[in-house]
Amino acid sequence: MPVTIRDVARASGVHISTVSRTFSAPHLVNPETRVRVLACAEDLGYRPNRAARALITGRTHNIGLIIADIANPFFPPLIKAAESQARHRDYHVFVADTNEDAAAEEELVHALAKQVDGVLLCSPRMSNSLIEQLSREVPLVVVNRQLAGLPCVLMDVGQGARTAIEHLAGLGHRQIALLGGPRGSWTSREIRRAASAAARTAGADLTVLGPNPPTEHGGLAQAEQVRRAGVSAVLAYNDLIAIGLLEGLDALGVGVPQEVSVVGVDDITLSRLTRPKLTTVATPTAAAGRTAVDMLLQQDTDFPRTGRGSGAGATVGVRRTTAQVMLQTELVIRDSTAPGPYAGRERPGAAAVGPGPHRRADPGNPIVAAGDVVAS
Amino acid sequence: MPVTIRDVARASGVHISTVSRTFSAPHLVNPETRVRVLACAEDLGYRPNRAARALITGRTHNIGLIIADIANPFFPPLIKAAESQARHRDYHVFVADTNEDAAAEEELVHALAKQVDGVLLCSPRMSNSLIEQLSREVPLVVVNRQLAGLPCVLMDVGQGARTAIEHLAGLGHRQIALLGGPRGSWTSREIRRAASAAARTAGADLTVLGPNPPTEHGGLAQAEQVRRAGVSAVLAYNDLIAIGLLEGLDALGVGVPQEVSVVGVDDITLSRLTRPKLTTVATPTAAAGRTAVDMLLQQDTDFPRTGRGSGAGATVGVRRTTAQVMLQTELVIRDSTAPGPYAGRERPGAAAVGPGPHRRADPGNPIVAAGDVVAS
DNA sequence: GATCTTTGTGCAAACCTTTGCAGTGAAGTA
DNA sequence: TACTTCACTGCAAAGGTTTGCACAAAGATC
Repeated sequence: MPVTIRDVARASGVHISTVSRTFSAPHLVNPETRVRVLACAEDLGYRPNRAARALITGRTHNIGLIIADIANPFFPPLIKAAESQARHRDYHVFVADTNEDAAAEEELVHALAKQVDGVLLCSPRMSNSLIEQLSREVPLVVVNRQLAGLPCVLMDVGQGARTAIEHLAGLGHRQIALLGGPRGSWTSREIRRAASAAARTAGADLTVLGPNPPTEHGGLAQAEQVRRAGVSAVLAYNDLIAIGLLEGLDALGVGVPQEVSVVGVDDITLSRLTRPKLTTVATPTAAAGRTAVDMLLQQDTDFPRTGRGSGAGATVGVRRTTAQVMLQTELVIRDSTAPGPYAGRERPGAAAVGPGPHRRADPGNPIVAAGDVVAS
Repeated sequence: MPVTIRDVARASGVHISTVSRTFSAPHLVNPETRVRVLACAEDLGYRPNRAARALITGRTHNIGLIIADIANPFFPPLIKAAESQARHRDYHVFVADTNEDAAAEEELVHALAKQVDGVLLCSPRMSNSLIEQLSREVPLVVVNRQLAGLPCVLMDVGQGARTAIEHLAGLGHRQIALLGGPRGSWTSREIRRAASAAARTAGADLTVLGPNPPTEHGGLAQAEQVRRAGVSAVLAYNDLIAIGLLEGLDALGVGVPQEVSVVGVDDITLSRLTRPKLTTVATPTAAAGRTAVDMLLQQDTDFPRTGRGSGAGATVGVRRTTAQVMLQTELVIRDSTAPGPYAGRERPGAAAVGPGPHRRADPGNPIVAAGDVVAS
């Protein structure tokens, strides 16, 4: 029942190889023949069988997208952008959800390896060494994690955290809490590192609470701790935690931003819809998805997996692109931050407050991703 | 470099067919041989090549999931559940986003057809006839759309809308607006139909505003209209519209729920996080994803696409399952609804208000999906 | 002890496509 | 005219797996 290259060949009176070439190398076939073949193919509703093609070429034209938690609102924009970008390049995308489980990640990479030309690993929880090992099995691009020797797409949350802390310090907050993210998260470590440094510089104290699951519950559960810590401002690992905290503080009768200022990270859609609207560090998730796909596909054309026709002069050994891309973040100031106890007073060693390059008042729009790529 | 069945055969001293059987029909091979082969396979890190397998069996063990908009928070839980269910059954999932575009839907079904064993069409915007036509090309299960002769997974939004209207009428609202959804949406028609009927029964007036895009902007843009319509309550096509409306009304200085009550549909996570928390009709999206995958796979085992070994007595013609499943919805009452102008007064022909079977006060948890399947 | 089952394994074709090589005829060159 | 070049097309092998059939050895039946 399914129509194959053979049917088209018969219908148009040529050999199957000519039909094949009509699709995979049109310049090799006589224009007249080509139009005839194409007409027949159209007529019969022929679509090339990608499995058969994959079998011989070694390239599936599929990529895998491994996500910690699809339901986490941080990821859908990334998935959407990646899928769209892949499709533009005639690739299809397998999406798999690991439920934040490292073992599932490994299993999925294995399962997908034979079926895809490459895998995007988003916010992986695996160990570095395991990731490196897996990268020998299938081309990998890692998002939100830095690994030497592997192509990575990173968002500069360090810069974001620094800007956020400066923002808070500038508002007169000196006791600040950081609600950390899950164990094993590169982003979390990065935020912590940058926030500590920035706090030190600004002459503020930073209390770290966590690790926390990257969900509203994570933030909700810490509300009590935050109150007890006696801080006037909080930076959260992500918006979900921040929003959970908003909830929790509200339940405790703690006013935001009057008594406590809260800053999130990610700028998920939701953060514009809470009351108060959340001040947050916007991460360019869509751009990350696009960039990651581009890097994966680029790598694939640079160093194709050996099909039958891979040239004799091909480089042996593990040659591969290891470009790392760092995407800029931006602080989006909304309504969850306000002047703190030391507002107006001189701070030890701190410069005057002013809108820095990465600080922006909320224009009410998603951030524009164009031009925010910085190769490192 | 990639290890094949042939390598395993050589290593374990058997013919490749025996290795093949070890994986695809273990009962046909001697237990001793089997363990030896499995050991070798494990050693060498053998993974069957699914493309090759697909080529001969005709089954890819992949399914396609076509989604109107991945970034719409209604869908991620569905995607997640579908992917998880599929994986349990050893299937992988292609996810594709159509941007609410009917033409893209069609193109995607075609593109995926040869590569999957079936496609889940979620909230399609295509015409019924086109869907039917496509279903002859590849097994289809449709979510959120009713088509005679095709397997469908539906959520009983009609029931939900009715309950919502009764809830509002019971609170003393007689002037109610309905913010409709996008053109071509089965759900939207269903809600409208049921809401109209319920309003009539309850002696309330229903003003329909729309169609609207299913986003917050859709709701935001209608805030002015809602105020002008002079209604005291609004039922929105979905939570995003409802939340946009909340925003818009707030900006206009209209108090929710004091002046206007608002009810949404879907119970997306977000709806628990707005201020006021949104009263909404919870739809079992995760259950829908699971069920749809089950139906697709069931259909596939019942009427397999002809591989080589499909029996001689196979039924010819378009035999297929056409079961339609209707999943229950529930009204979750939160803080965006309050007594209206006619509260306490007798309503024409209305029964006393009481918690009906599908009405529930918010326990603060995601709804439990078990047991809510009702075959029709 | 001869025949019939049963169990386990090997053989080879088939799935659909790509691609190196060879062959054809026509056009261009000497 | 004889030779080379060129554009196009056909041939057949290859890719990794499944599976109907044949075959062998062991066990069961009489």
